Amino acid sequence: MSTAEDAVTRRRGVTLRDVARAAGVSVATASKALNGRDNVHPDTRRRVVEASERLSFTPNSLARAILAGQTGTVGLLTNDLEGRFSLPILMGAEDAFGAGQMSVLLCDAREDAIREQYHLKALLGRRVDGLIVVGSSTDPRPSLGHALPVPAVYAYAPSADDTDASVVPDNVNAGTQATQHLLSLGRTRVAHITGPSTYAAARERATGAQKAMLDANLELVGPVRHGSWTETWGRAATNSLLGSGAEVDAILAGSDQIARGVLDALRDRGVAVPDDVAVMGFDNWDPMVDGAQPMLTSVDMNFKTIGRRAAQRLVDAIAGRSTAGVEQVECTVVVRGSTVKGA
Amino acid sequence: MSTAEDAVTRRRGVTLRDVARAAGVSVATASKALNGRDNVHPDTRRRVVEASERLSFTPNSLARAILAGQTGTVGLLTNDLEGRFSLPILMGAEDAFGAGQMSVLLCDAREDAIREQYHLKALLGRRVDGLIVVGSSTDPRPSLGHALPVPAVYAYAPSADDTDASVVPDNVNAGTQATQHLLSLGRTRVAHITGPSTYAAARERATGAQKAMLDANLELVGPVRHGSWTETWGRAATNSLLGSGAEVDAILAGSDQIARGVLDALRDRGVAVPDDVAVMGFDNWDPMVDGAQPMLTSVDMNFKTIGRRAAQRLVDAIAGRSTAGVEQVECTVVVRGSTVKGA
DNA sequence: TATGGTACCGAAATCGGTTTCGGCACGTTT
DNA sequence: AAACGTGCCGAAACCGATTTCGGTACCATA
Repeated sequence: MSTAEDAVTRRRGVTLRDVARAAGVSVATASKALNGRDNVHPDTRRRVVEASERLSFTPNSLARAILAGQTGTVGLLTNDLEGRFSLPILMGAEDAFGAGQMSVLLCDAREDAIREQYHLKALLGRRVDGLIVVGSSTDPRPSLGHALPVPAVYAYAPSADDTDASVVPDNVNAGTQATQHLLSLGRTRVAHITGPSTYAAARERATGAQKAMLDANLELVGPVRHGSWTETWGRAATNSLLGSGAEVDAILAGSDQIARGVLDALRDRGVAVPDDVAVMGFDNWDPMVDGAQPMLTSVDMNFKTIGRRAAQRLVDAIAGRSTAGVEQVECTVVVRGSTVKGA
Repeated sequence: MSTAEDAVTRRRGVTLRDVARAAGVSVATASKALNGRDNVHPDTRRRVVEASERLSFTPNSLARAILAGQTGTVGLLTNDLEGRFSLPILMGAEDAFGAGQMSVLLCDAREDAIREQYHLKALLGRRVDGLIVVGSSTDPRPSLGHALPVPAVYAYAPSADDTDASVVPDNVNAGTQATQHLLSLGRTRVAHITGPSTYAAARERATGAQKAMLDANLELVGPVRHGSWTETWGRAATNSLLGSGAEVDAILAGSDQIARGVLDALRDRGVAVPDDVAVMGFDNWDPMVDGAQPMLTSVDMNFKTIGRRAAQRLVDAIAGRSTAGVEQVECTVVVRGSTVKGA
């Protein structure tokens, strides 16, 4: 008895050995009893379970993992924890894994290849069963290679190697869907103000928008206006657009922040939204869309779904059902007052 | 030779045994060679290191951990991954730990006590060396108790048990500092529009503001206006404030979002900022403050520092240097155009 | 040549579990 | 009464690393 109680004070926590001793059985039997194995007498099992609870025994997963060769942990290697894209993806993944028994080891490489290698090494040393790599933009990123001892899934930023598994938002289609929403409202003179052309997301959404216009035998008003992902740029671009005398009845902004700037500039110029000009953005970022006046129609890129899908594919890959290739997650247009009055 | 190469295909990765065999030494010697222990001949060491690199050996930290009784991992138990407070804290912690060798196991309990217990159990099973518990608001939260086998530090939301270790923002002082900034600009008629009175953060900042006014032999204009943490509330409250005929030369908003609403309403009413009325918020949330027109003066609560401090205290506690009690992290006033013209 | 000292190496124990396999005890069949 | 089957339990091997401790080889000294 006393030995069992001593275990607590003995720093090193309660072990199976302590439980076995307290129950008067061998460690082998204790193990079988607690794991529901066969060939254990009900009475014996009860004694063991009771002892385990009395000592509040927590099995050491490390010991189990070292035997099984599986740790039940995955590494999540992000490059942009700060940005607001990593987080929902992280949540989706944590969500999908949490339902099972997977735990998530988090690392932030902060866009630094050295740090990434360092963290990768640490994660592999901890024998993670798999890896999710989250990029900071939708531009392809270098592959970690195929020499990894565990499967990897790339989220948001696809791997440059398309035999890797990647899960990304479908930005082209997002651009198309957004534009089609505007067209469905009878708008025909659509301008597009968006982020830097160095961002794949900006280019792809623009491509999707142009495609939708072409399909309707129309064209965007003026060139696509590339700038920064900021309200300031939204304001500036809108002023320059309207100042040039262009006639528009809709402005498609490349992000919610840009859209806020657009709304701001339109209000300053006395243009009514959505009556004169409809406005919409991308990201469906709560604080931005809800605070806008009128509330902002936006395209939700479903980041959480990206995280969930990445997690699911990783779990499949760990189970031996690997799937290569890029998977695109579809977006959702969320209609609000800036395109449909009173919506 | 062939046996070493086989290890790779043998699923289970390369082990120290493989390295030892490849180098023609025993595992004991291999271990000593790789860990820089004494009594290893330089030539032998070289052979081992070379073999280790050739086989790209990654030591299994689990095996090491099971011996040492320390895993080099900490659990980060958050309740509000979605909110924008958890993230910077997380980053700060990840940052502080990453510098050492600590890895972070992330769990999101989503404000659910059952899930929290579940995750706690999982983390303890993984033998984390310590815990950081992040709350979703600054209101005290129930302690995990003192029966834990590892130290815990509470961040953002302090533990209700003040013999636990907590790191929180100093909201009272933040309210004071903000108000003093306004007073230092010669403003005397300050109104305060903030979030729900159910939030400790809202109450404490208000207390700090009132204290600063009292110290200057002044009083806030009207009662503290509690509402939601939204732009909409900021607009509504501002309109009601000015509509009541109250004369103000400064509005202290409880958050950047509320401040944006305040700015919006003021512009609609033709009130010049900062000439007629100075405006400031809390949180110093980049997309909000930079997009505002004029740019918004705000109080940075230094969440990253909170995360870093929590991590440091946890590391200390793990090393046996426990420190109980609540530690308050000071804020920083960031001055921009909404209070000082051209700043 | 015998002895002492030193440098280096390896067998074995250890950590905390899981699993295999051998064995004991008891009950049933012929 | 002997042979057999079955249910239950425990000794021991194992996973991959670390560390202790005993031993070997070699050189220097008496």
